[in-house]
Amino acid sequence: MASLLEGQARPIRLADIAKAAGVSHGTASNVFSRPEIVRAEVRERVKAVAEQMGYAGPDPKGRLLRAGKVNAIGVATTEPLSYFFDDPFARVMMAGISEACDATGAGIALVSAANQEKLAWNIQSALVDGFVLFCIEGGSRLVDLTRERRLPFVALELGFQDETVSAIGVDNVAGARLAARHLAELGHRRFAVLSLGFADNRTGFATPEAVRSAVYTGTRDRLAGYFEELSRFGIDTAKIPVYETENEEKSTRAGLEAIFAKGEPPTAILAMSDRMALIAIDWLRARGLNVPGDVSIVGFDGVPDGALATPPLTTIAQPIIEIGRRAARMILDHDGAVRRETMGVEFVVRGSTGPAPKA
Amino acid sequence: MASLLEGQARPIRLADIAKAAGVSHGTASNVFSRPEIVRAEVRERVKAVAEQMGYAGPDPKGRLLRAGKVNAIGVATTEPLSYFFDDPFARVMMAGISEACDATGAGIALVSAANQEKLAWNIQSALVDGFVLFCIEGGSRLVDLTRERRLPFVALELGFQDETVSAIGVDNVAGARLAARHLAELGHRRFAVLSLGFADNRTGFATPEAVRSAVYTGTRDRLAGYFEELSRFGIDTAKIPVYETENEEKSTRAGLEAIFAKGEPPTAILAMSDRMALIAIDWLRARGLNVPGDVSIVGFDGVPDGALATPPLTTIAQPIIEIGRRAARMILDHDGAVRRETMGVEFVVRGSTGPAPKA
DNA sequence: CATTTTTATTGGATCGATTCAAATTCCGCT
DNA sequence: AGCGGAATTTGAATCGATCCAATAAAAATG
Repeated sequence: MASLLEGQARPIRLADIAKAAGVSHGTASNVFSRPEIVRAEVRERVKAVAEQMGYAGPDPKGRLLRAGKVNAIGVATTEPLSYFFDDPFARVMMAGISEACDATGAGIALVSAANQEKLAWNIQSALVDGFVLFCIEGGSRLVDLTRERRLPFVALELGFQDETVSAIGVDNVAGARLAARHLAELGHRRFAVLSLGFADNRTGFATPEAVRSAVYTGTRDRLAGYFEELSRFGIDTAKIPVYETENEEKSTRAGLEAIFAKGEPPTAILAMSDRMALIAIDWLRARGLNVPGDVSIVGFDGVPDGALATPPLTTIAQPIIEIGRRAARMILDHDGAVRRETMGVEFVVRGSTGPAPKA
Repeated sequence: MASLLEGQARPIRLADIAKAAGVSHGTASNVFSRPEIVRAEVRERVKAVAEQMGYAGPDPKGRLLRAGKVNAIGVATTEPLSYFFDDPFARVMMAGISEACDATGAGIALVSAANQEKLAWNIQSALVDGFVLFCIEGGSRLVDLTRERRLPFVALELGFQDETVSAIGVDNVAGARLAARHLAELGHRRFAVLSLGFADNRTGFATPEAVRSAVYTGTRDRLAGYFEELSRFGIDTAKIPVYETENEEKSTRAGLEAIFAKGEPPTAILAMSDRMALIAIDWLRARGLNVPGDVSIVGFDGVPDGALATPPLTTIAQPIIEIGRRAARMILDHDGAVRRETMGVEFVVRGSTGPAPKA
């Protein structure tokens, strides 16, 4: 038999063992994928040959092409890959996605890329059945890129209006109002807002025009929620400084500097993310200001870190895990329909908010 | 032309647009993969046809089979998928892996499965060029399963002897000695050890025989390191209780109960993981015992949470990030060789250790 | 204008499996 | 022995691309 001509550089294919065992490809294939339909004797012979030739089992690359389905979902973002393991929000979301995938035995492929071209390529070439998109930043670009793949996808935290895209989000207006009302009821009258972007690549105080022409409607809605509620308490929202950050350390600190450099410092800060809120707590304490004694802060998101901070963060909690689960399931049992889900938020009062100072 | 018979359920293939554009499939392929070698005029025509027919671009499934390389590495464990996002150790490791993958543009596929058969299937069918194995538990099974794929793989935290497997680990003996010496020098004489498993699925006090016949040599080495050093201080190591846990909440607490139920309680605990050490701190404080006043604790691993605990954890820090990076690179630029790397550890003194109580 | 070079295009072979209709073998029964 | 139906096995077709040797067309050279 032609089985001892070793030194073969190429790995063994199913066809090789079929030949060696003297059966057709079809039968050989069945031995591995539906062993029950092949006669025991033949089955054992083929398996023995496979074993002896060092066959690694049917190559998934080949199987994939025929089967069409990868049985994995891609999770994509414009941030570097480590974002999935570093960022608290992403981590909780991933836990939800993991749960849904575990339940059906699907895999997870992480897709990301610092630079633009690589991102495009990575999305084009990802071996997945669909995508979950983290649209924290540059969301529209990510959506455009993904749409080209013509695979099902869901956008998360998608801050912009596009009814043709499946998305899961939260009720931003309602959440924001809850936060604002809480602070107003505590007697606060001087506010500042740490805002997410209204459009890409911008930081600094947001002008009314910038707000009006917002690309990211999520940001716009949160601000609208804050303002609506504060107006009801007779507060002049036109005077409230709104600082757009990139939701990271540097620009958030810059925002705080700018806000507190102004005439009358705020006694309450509305932060559109827990990340910014946590940075703010840190910044304020370093400045000798007491939280919540001098300044109260409400975050947005409900990441677990918030509960561990000192003081623990009052926040508008999204059902992050549940969003992750649903997103994954939407891809896993995709039916071709465009779905838009809006989840409720929960108001969590902890230690970072208190009555307005007397002064 | 045959372009308006809509209602086509099947997605468009490259061959379809080649036909529609009146070129060979070879040329059509070039338009997408090496546009520079096809005449501008033809290129534009084909692209236009593709656009107009709604072609999603070359399907990676097809490309993959031809190319042979997936350009992704699989990261596998026997824990559920969420482990990668929950566990502090795993997260730091993943950050290292991410870094290396980002640098070369490779993707990451997460592979896991609660139950045994699914794990086997998931490993067999993962579309990857190689694996990084988290051998926290059931490591030998994971290695066996992966070996069948005949793809390159590296075992991490592999606690067992098998020189035929590429692995990256740390100098367990040296690390353990550092921890033990530190405590002995602080005057401690009564010790207890919170141990990782010596074999699968076992908890409870470890017998000398269990230690001698250890499957996991990592565990054995750490214990050996502890004992060697303590012996040098004239401590009778035979009397030290060694409790095997599953490195999680329940069995660790059970271990502590058992240890403190014995006659003379220890004044120092050597934990083989930060996870157990952190749980121990929590358990002790809940019991009204002061750390390090009444009991000192040294962990092992050096996860970031340790620094944030109260008191901050004294520990033997592994270069986790670096291990992750190296593991990924080992797969990414694999040369067929079996590599075994042993990394050094760093002793980090923080607040969970202090002088032995006077009593 | 004939000849060599260069540049584009073609179409068959290949990657490694699975599927399915058709052909064959096996069995029990009269 | 002959027959029908069930159990197996076969081998061609398919999945969707890329590669490459051969060919054709265009451009450069003598």
